[in-house]
Amino acid sequence: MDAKILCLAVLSQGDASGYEIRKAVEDGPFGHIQDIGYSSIYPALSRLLEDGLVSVTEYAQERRPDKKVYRLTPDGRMTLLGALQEPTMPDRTRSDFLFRMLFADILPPATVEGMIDARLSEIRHCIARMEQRAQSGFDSPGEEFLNGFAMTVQRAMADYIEDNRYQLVGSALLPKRAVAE
Amino acid sequence: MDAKILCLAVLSQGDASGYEIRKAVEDGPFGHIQDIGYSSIYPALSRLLEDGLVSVTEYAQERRPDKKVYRLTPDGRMTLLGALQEPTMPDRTRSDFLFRMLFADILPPATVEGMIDARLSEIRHCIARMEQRAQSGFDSPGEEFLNGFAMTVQRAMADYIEDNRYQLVGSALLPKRAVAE
DNA sequence: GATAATTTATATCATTTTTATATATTTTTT
DNA sequence: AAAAAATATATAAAAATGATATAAATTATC
Repeated sequence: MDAKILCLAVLSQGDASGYEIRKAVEDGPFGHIQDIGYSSIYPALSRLLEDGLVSVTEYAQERRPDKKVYRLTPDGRMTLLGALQEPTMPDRTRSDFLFRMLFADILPPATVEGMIDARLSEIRHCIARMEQRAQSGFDSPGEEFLNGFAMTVQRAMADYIEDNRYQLVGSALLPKRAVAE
Repeated sequence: MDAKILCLAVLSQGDASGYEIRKAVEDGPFGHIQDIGYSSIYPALSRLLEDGLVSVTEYAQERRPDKKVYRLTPDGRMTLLGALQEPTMPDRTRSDFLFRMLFADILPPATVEGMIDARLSEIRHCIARMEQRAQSGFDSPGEEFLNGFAMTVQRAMADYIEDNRYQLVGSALLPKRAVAE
């Protein structure tokens, strides 16, 4: 259900092929808050086509699979608009990193250190991308809001990790409970 | 694969039934970063049992389904420890709320307002729960780290939304482009 | 005190999503 | 010149999710 709406959302900003939808989600503003793979996109597009929510034009290409460019129909636009007004489900985060940090005291300190550094550089990379995007301007107020939101949150994350990592790695270096010696 | 590791993780903190695993994830520290439903838990437990990573004791209960309490085996504990040291996948957020905010300029202002208020109260509720937990102390340094992390991040979110909501609702109240009149 | 709602407890089914794989050419990087 | 990445669609198998079924005890509300 979600993959279909996400496809409609991307198509609302312009015609695209399945491949281009993927790219748009990955490195466009949707990327921060949604994920999608080809194996969700292609079935979703087939279904949307069946339901008359998108139309398709095939461009024959030499020695490549035909490029199928999809376009939102009026019905599709209405469906999207309707879906956007349905009540939202609570946000959720899935973090392998934090999951592991919960067990920091039973993991090798070097492993914990490595994970923290990896996560920090991931966050910094992400922030850099958003700063760049901020300079090229936004297509909508929502995009600007989202970019600012993500930057703020990511910075808060990085700061917290930097300020509190000693709690974790310190805990791994020392025995959990004082042992009489 | 993930549901199994999550079950092992919960069981590493004490024996539990499927039902109790669900509860532990939902309102324990895992809740911030993982989700799991019964339809993932029960198959996962069956599989873990097959693989010898957990053992089970059935407690017959009058007029209720037997309660099956699962316990980590030494093999299970090693598997968990191994899984925790595997490289982490990038964190990801799925936000219905932010997705809708991307389209704030084409949604009715009242709808946008409502969504923002709903999200803010959700966040505040979440922060309150974490503050409470902070007072009752933590079982591990990881838990304390995670709780602090989540509080910091949620506060940053709430602050950003409060400070910037006018960008969205303002944009919905006024026409996107100045129209000559 | 009676009724309604929630909690306890397990489980399956249908749908959706994800991960991995297949194929094949062009463009870019090294 | 060779290797890697981008372009482009698609499917199969595995896993996760949401909905539903069942049933009684406990708690909350009127």
